[in-house]
Amino acid sequence: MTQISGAVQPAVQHPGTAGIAATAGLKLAAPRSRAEHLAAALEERIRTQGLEPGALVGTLPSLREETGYARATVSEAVRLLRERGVLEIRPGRTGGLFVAETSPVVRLRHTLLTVGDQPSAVIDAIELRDHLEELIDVGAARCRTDDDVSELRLLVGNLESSRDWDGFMRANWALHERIAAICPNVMARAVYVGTLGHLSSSASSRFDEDEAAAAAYRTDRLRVHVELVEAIASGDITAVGQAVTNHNL
Amino acid sequence: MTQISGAVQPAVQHPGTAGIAATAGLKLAAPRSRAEHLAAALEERIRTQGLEPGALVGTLPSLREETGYARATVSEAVRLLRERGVLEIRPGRTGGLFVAETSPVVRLRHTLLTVGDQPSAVIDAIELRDHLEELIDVGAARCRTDDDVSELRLLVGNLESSRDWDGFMRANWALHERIAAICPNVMARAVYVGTLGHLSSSASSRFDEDEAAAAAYRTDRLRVHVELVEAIASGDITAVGQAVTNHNL
DNA sequence: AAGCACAAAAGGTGCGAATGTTTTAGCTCC
DNA sequence: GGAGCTAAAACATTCGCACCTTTTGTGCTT
Repeated sequence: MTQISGAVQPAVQHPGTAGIAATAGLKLAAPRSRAEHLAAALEERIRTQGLEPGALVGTLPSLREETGYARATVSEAVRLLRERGVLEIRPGRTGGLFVAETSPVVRLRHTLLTVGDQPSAVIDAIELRDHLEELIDVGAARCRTDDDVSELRLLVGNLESSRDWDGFMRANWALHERIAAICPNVMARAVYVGTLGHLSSSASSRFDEDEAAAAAYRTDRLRVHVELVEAIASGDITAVGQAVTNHNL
Repeated sequence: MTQISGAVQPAVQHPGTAGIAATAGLKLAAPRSRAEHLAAALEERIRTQGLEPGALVGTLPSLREETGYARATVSEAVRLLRERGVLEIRPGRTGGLFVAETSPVVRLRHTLLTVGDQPSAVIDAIELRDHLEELIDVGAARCRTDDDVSELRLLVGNLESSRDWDGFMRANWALHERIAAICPNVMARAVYVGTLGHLSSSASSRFDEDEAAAAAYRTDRLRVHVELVEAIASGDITAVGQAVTNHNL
């Protein structure tokens, strides 16, 4: 059995975080808290022992005895791992901590944990969004209902009647979000919506002074979106592709 | 000021979850725990009052007084919101809870929380992956170094020399992951890698009996990947596009 | 032997207290 | 008047305890 913690003595450790770094025998770079430390240790145990999904990792009492940590601390570590999709918890007499089935969503979420909040992420998000536009819009064109089309035309109307720049961008956002809601691909939809809303900041200050240029830009954007919505309404995949190309210019 | 909880009486509520649903005056559908309830209420307060990033939402003591909840409970709610990227917490005398700057990664992570582990997610993930292939490979073609190309050719060699189906898929996976590592778009890379590894399960049982068909399939896949890697090596964007199209057939 | 009721075991939530860390306002001392 | 120190206010973590829900094994009853 892997030794999880250096706490040979049953954790007469003082509260607070000062004592953590001094705890001996840490293999990984020291996480900040005992709970994170324990979570990392459990994750490594699962990896190194190659436990299959569904295998029993332990129970709260067993981990509590093994580490000497308080119940709340162990529980916190387990909560972290459950949130990350690593563990599956079952209550009841035969319950305990089990290795979870990894779904693509969970994998994606976990991968995103490794992507820090780098500044380039905004630009990258916009590029990603533009690239997903086709997948989303084609999916929408395939699955749209008459009700969907009516609502899309309404939202295009909002786009046309919006007064200021902010209102225009909000209407634009609402339209694209509504289109995405039609697309049946939940993964693509989640990524797309998640990266929406960051296109507004990119072009907001380009037309600070030039009213005429701003109006021309808006007219053009409106035309592009009308074309896009009508292409989706028609269900013509080729037309959608063309409209997306025009949209992303 | 928005009333956050129905706890007019200072929470002489019993522990456990039974009493929660009975608490009066909930606007939203009842979240499971007090902490989640409070988190939802705070999120709604931020939305409805249109608080700007950087605005002060409150402090732990102020929320504690407002809700009557114990310190640990309020702290748990704040922890949830911080994890979701909604709040930014600053310690110190002038500290407190502030509305956070929302980065695209954080938004995406939060959006994915709403995507349950639906079975269709696997198929959706594969479709999403295929669609991202072009973005990833074009990015790789733009940024590749000579070292990258050498390693890619090595990995193609592994693909060729792999013996069984499992080994072939693993080599395939390693190759695509290495290509993705070249692409400079961190967001696209995270999504792509996160959805990788779920293509193997789709076609594994198609050639259970027919050895010749399996061999033909592998020869074809190998040819496609050689074409892809050479297109990336050449830096010819058009050739990459063609190779991706062939790859996704 | 079948069915049912109860108890045991496991996880979940909440509370209060204690202690540690971070940050800064405000005061003191040159 | 400026530099440095101090105390206060805020968040962070941990602990021990109490009570609750869920699940299931077990034994009793019929």
